[in-house]
Amino acid sequence: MDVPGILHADLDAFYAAVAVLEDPSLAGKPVAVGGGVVLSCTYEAREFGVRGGMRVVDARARCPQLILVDGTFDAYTEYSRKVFEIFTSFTPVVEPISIDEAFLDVTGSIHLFGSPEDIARQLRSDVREQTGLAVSVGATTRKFLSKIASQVAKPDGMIVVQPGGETAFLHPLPVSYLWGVGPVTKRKLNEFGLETIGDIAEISVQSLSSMVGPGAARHLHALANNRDARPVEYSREAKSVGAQSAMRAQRRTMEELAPVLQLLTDRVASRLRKKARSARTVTVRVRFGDLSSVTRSATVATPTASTSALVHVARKLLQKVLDEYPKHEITLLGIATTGLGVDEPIQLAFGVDDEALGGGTPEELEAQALDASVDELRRRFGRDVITHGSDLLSGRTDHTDGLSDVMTRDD
DNA sequence: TCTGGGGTCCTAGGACCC
DNA sequence: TCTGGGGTCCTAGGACCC
Repeated sequence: MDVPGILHADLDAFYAAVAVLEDPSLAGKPVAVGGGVVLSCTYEAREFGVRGGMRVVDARARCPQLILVDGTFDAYTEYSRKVFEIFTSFTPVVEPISIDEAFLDVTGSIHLFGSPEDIARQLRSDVREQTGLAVSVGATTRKFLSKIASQVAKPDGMIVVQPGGETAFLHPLPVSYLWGVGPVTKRKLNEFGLETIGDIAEISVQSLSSMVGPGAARHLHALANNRDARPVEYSREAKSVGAQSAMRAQRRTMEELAPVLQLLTDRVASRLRKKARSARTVTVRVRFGDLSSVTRSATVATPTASTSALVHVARKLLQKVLDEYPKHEITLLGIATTGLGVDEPIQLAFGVDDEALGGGTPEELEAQALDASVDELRRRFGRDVITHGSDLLSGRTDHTDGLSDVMTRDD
């Protein structure tokens, strides 16, 4: 490729920026979005050392005048939608990474909109004008390199690395800029004296392999030498769907945990149905007081998106964990589903006509109705049915034994 | 420094089949 | 019946990313 046609576009401090747009009086102030932890914060807050992922109490210690605002997920979704609309006005080849980040392949758009550099500039200005948000852009010949370039360009900047200039840009950067180098790998590399990406590029894969293992070694060595053939993919199906809920450290019984498991499973099943997918493998994860965690999984023969079927499997797995770790305090319960297949769309909404449920015996219909999502129940009852797994444990709802009680309570 | 929720990918061992 | 090789599927854990 002879043009830097792969763009990585990344909105700056997205949640915090939206909060400021929604309340202009916050402009120029240190603002953080989050509850227990900081999800996002303005650059004014970062000057005080506040960072995403930090506990709110720690953030306040560093910045007493920090303004904390609640997240408004609807607003994020709306802004994100607008931004992605702008992305797709430049190229159909857009690969979303998250709500605020995407790769764009603009090599096919050059004859329409000019060089990648021109496109990046126009894209940044369109996003700014139409949404008020700042987006940083990296433009290079490789996916991973564009991602790095956009990070270096932040805040509110763009970096274009022309073909031939990749090594000069890449090699002086610290190893932690590489995709796949987290705290553990960084520590290992540093212990062997590897500080920059150039250091990784120069040593052999064999040496690297003895530090981080063969898989990571091949991966990191390739990236450090600017090898990354991955194309921008514009339609990727999710490979797993999960939900989890943290809780105060405490020994808990199956009776206490069952409603939480039910809620989480219902959330997962409902999202599966919304995507018209079904799952074969159910994984239950439990985190203990010492932050260690275990998973237990099981695979069923037939893919399913039914809450009751998934709960049935999940309960057995949870029981297994409770039996194996009878004394541990539990701080998190999670469920994930993998082995996703594509489903025929199913209508299992609570309250719809029996015909829409696909018919069957009264028992079957009831079982299907019980698979209605919490969303559906909310819609139907117009009440705050359940908000969070921890509510169940703290007794803030009178919900005690799974979904059926929710229905009887409010009916 | 271990606090939240939603994900991806990799490794490794065991069971099972041919 | 055992030994060898190859492949697939399942389970469990770990590192990393946003």
